[in-house]
This record gives sequence, structure tokens and C-alpha cells, in this order.
Amino acid sequence: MVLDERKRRVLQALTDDYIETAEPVGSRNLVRKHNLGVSPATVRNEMADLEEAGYLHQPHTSAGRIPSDKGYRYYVDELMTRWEPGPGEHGALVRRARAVRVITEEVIHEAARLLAQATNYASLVAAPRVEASYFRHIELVPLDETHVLAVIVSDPGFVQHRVVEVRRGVTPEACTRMAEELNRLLFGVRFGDIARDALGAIKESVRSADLYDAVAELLTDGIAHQSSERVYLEGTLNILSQPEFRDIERAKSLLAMLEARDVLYQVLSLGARSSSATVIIGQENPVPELRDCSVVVSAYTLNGEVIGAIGVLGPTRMEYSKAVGMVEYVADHLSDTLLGLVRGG
Amino acid sequence: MVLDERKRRVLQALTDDYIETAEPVGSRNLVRKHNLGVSPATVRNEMADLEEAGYLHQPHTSAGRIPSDKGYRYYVDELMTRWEPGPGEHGALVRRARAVRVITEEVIHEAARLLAQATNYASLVAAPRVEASYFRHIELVPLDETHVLAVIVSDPGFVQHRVVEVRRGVTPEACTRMAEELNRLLFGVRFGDIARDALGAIKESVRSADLYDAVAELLTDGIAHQSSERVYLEGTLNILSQPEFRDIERAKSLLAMLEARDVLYQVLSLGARSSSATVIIGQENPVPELRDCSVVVSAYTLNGEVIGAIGVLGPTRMEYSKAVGMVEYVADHLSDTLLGLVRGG
DNA sequence: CCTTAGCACTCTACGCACCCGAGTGCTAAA
DNA sequence: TTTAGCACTCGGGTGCGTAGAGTGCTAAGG
Repeated sequence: MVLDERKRRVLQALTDDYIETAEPVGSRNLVRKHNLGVSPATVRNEMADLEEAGYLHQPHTSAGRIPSDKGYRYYVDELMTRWEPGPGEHGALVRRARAVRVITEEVIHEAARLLAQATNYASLVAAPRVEASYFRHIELVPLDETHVLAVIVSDPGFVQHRVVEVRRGVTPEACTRMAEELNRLLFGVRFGDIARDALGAIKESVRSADLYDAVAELLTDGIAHQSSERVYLEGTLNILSQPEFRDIERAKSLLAMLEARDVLYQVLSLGARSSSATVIIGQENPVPELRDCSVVVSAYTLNGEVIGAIGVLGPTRMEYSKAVGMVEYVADHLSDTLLGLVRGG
Repeated sequence: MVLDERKRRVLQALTDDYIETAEPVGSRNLVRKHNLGVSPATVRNEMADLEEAGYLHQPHTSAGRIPSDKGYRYYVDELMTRWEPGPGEHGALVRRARAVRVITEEVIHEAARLLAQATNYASLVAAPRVEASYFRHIELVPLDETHVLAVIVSDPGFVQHRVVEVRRGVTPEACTRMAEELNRLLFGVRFGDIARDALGAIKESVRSADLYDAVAELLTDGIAHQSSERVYLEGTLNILSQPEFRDIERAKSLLAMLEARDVLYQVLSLGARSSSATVIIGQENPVPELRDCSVVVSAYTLNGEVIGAIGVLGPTRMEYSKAVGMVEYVADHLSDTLLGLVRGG
């Protein structure tokens, strides 16, 4: 669908206006506020055409127009002026992110908070994929006869602990021994490359076959398949400030949706291809409950490899320009920061 | 204030009714539903007396009555029939809690979820005070030249990790050495009893004085003073189901309040005296923002010593009977479960 | 003296009519 | 092709009247 220049201007002005005011936009106001240089009647004709073509719609006959999902799509792809952090903002953001962090989890939290505050939408971050990070260290602490605590430090400094269950009793010595061997063998290895049979090399030196099996299982399978739990969420309450969620039922169902980490992870995955932002507008969202929201997601990387995704979620009437700008900006920063945390790799 | 038997019955019936319906209760309905055996007119007289004495109030002249905070207080202290888990519920609760857990954090989470679901209010849990738990194990993992990851396992199986900063470079050997020494020295010691000078005994054998200082500081001070962060929260969205929070602004401000962990911790502390439930009704709450809510809190214990608190937060029109019952029930269970996790003690 | 039936009164919630204003589409003239 | 003019539509706010629930008061009854 080709739109002539004037239609483009009308669509852009109208979308900008609606994003700002959340009120249907009428021809008179549009002409006045965005001095389009033509009369309201002309704009009305254009608007009628745009509506017929599916870019706009009217909530009711005697109201102004609102962009449809298709309208937003066109706006995002072709019309919006890209937001860039002004020098002041840039400084503030950098300063804020500068606090030294050693733990990836904190870095991610901070990124999520930053994004939520800057955009006033809810922010989501999928933690780095374990497969794409590097083994740094493991500790095995026996808890009782049948449970061992495994503390795993991976390379952009991520610490996690898991309890593994061992059938037969396990001695502290076996734990120490196995941890030592693993640390020697795996330091700097990419998690995704830890092969089951490579571990076989140390099987002999570990006294307890049970322990060996449980931990090997954890390292090769267990740790990798938990991504959905690891979605960080900030600024969920920002959503309540949006006029589209003044209705408590809608707000409630959306907030409930945000508790379903696996769904969020799925949505974040959609944008985990490219390191420029992906915009998912309303109906485009595969998750039905999010069809009246928009999501802006960008991947973040480690050494050029995509390891996670970060984004914001807000109403379809979203400040796309700022959202896209901020998400990309924060994603870049996050990638940089994580790179700084890598030690082994 | 002494209330005669009939006034007590009226107040009880009215409160029960209002808790159930959330609508002001009139004399006619009250008599009908709770067959009080007297006429509405008589009840009206009683209600007028109760209102004058401050136990009830009317939203407007031609409406029924609503219990005041004072009315709820009297209800809670003197009138309500205590809720006990029926045999069916008891079974379900036990079954649910039975899944074997080794990690205190999971146990607490589960308790919080259970409480939130059972009551349909928001549940809060303050994690066990570190001072009151026992040292089990420490690991020190060097992250880079100046940062060491300390993983501490305390005795009702609580795992936490902290990064300590060390001024000068630190060797892996020093870390291993120090961890070994600490594990030998402190196993089974109550955190609150770890004295700075007792640690001096191992100062010599640790090569790095910096490391020693940083970790000693962490063990004696750092770890203990972080309680406010460790408040677990579940079922916050339940609040949106309560009719008193149908107004989005109120809901928003309350939900925002729930993000302030330190405030919640403070509120939980109020109930951390006795192991029977403490009820804080409306205006009694020291936190102004929670003055139109009620909180039911109970302490939970380890070996008889209070180590934390668990509770629910809901509207003043709360099902106090059930809330008190459930909170005490879950607190007891939590205490029992934690005791089962103790190994060193 | 306490209880209760009766009654007048009060107040809210709700439905309805009404109007105002913003906005539209259409037509005809520039 | 643009625009001025005009009739039309519709949502939202306002005012009014009514129904219903509830009260307080008074006077009669046990």
C-alpha cells in the first residue's frame, strides 16, 4: 500500500497526537496543532481514505480517529522520528549504570529498572542463556545424606545454586574431589559445549557414581532448561498509570499474565533474533492476552552471540520512538557491561 | 466498654455479614439472616447504641451499618469463632506442604503461596533472621583480583551469596584456606554468637589480611543487617479482587506500598513477638498508607526462638477468623518444617 | 420498663429525557 | 482538487423523578 506524502503526514501527526493524548483525534484539532497547511475538510477526506485502507478507525461515528494496529505498524516502520538520548540523558544513564557490578544478576536487575523508569512501561529481561555462557566455577556442598548443593558460577558473572539429589550417601570428600576435577576440566568452556562424554574423563576419580551422574546431568541438561523462570520484571505498576488500563479487570488480567514467566519468555524470544529492536504491535502478538498491548524487544549479546533479550511492554498506544530508542540503548549497554564481566572466556 | 449479650450478638452478626457481603447491613436483613429472635426495631435501637459507642458507623443516613475499626477490634478479641482447618483442608494442606524441600527459601516461598491462595489476600513472609540461624558452610570463590564470592549456607538450609570486595589482590589459595578454617571453626555456631575476636584465631593462617577482614566483617555484621530485603510476597493481585480496591488509584498506591520491602518488614516485626497471631486493624497500623488495611501476623520459630514472621494483608473487612487460623496454621507448619532442615544445630 | 408495629423521613441508585459539543460526511462553489 | 457550509450523529454530562432500603421516632402492647 503506497501512501502519498500528505496521507503520510496526516497519519504521522494523528498517531503522534493520539500517543500523547490518548484521545481520538479530530480533523480540526489535528490541523491546528500540527499546522498541516490545509483545511479540516481536506484532512477529513484523507482520514476517510486512511480509514478505508485500514490504518485508522473510529470508536464511534461522531468521534475522532485512532490508529489501528496496521496504522501503528506503518508509523513504526516508516514514519516515526527516531528517539536518541539527548546529551543530558545519555550522561545520566551512563552515570547511573556505572556503579561497579560483578554479578550479572544485579546488572540485569539494574537494566530492567532503568528501562522501566525511563519509559514508564513494564520492562522484561530474559536472563542470559546458560548454554551461551562460560563455565567458571562449581562448588559442591553436601547438605545431608542425599542432597548436595551445587553452586555454579558462569561467566558473565552469574551465580546460581541448585540442589541435586543423590540416591546413596555421599561424602564431603567425594564432593570436594568432584568439584576440583570439574573446575580443572571445564574452566572457560562454553556451557553449550559441555559434552556428556567429555565428562567421562573424570568419572573414575570421583568415588561416588551417583554423585557423578547427578552432577553431570545437572551440568549438561538441568541447568540449561530453566530459562522461563529467569525472566526479570520491573515497573509492572507503571501499567496501572496508562489510561487504557483504568478498567480494573483489564489491569488485573494483564498483571496476572505478567506472572506467567514462561509466556513472557516466549514473547521475549520473538525479539531475540536481531540486536535492533523488534516491535510487536497488538494483534501481531501470538499471545492472545497481550493482543491489546505492544512489546518492544531487543536481543543483547556476548561476543556477538545473542544470549538474551530485553524489552518493554505497554499499551498499543505506546511511545514507540522512545521505547525503541531506550530498549536498543539499554540492550547495547547491557551487552557491553556483560562483556566486561567475562573473565574466563 | 461492656456490651450486654444482645449487643454482642448484634455486633457479631453484623460483622460476619459485612465481611461476607461488603455491603452496609440493615436491621431487617440482619434479623432475617441471623435469626436474632427480636424485631428489626429492637436491633435498630441496639445498632444506634453501638454506633454511639463507636463500634459501628453509617456511610450515610439511609444506609445500613458498617463495623468501625473499634468494632472489628472487639469482634476479633471477643466475638469471632475461631476457624480451624477441617479434616479435608488439613489433609490437603499437609499433602501440599509435604514435597521434600531442602532449601529454606523454597519452603518459605511455598508457605507464602499457600497462605495467599488459601486466604485470597496478599501474604508476606520475613525470612529467618540470620543471627538466629546456625553456620553450616561457607565457600569463597575468587571472581577477579578484587572480588570474592562468598556462598554461605546457614542452618535451616538457607543459601545466600554475596560479593565481598578486597582491596588488594587475593589468591585462590587464600580463599580456599580461609573457607576451610571457617568451616572448621564455625560449624554449628549460631550466627548471632559469632564473635569478632573468636575469628581472630584463624587470622594467622589466612595469608591475606584484606580477605580476612572483608569476610570477617561479612560474617559478623554484613549478613545480619539485610533483613528488610528479605521479605517474600505472594498473591499481591488478590488485592485487586477485593471490592474496596476497585478504585484504581487506591489499588495502585497499595500495590506500590507493597514494593517497599522495608516498610513491610517493619509491619511484620510488629507481630514477631508471639507465636499466636497478632491482628493489626486499620488505623492501628503505624504505616499511614496501610490504615485502610488489616494485617494478621504470626511469628515462626526455630527451637522455640522466634526467627521470622509470616502474615497476610487484606482490607479491614477481612475474614479475620480464617486469616488468623491460616496464619497460625502455616506459621506452625513452617516452624516444624524448618526444624526438620536443621542439621548442624 | 422493654419490645415492637407503624409511619414519616432521608438518602442513594437508577433510569430517562435533554442538551451541548465535537466530529463527521456530503454537497456545491471556488 | 480544495474548501466552506450544513445537516446529522453520537457520547457524555446534567437535571429530574422514582423505587427501594434503611432509619428514627412515637405510641401501643406485653
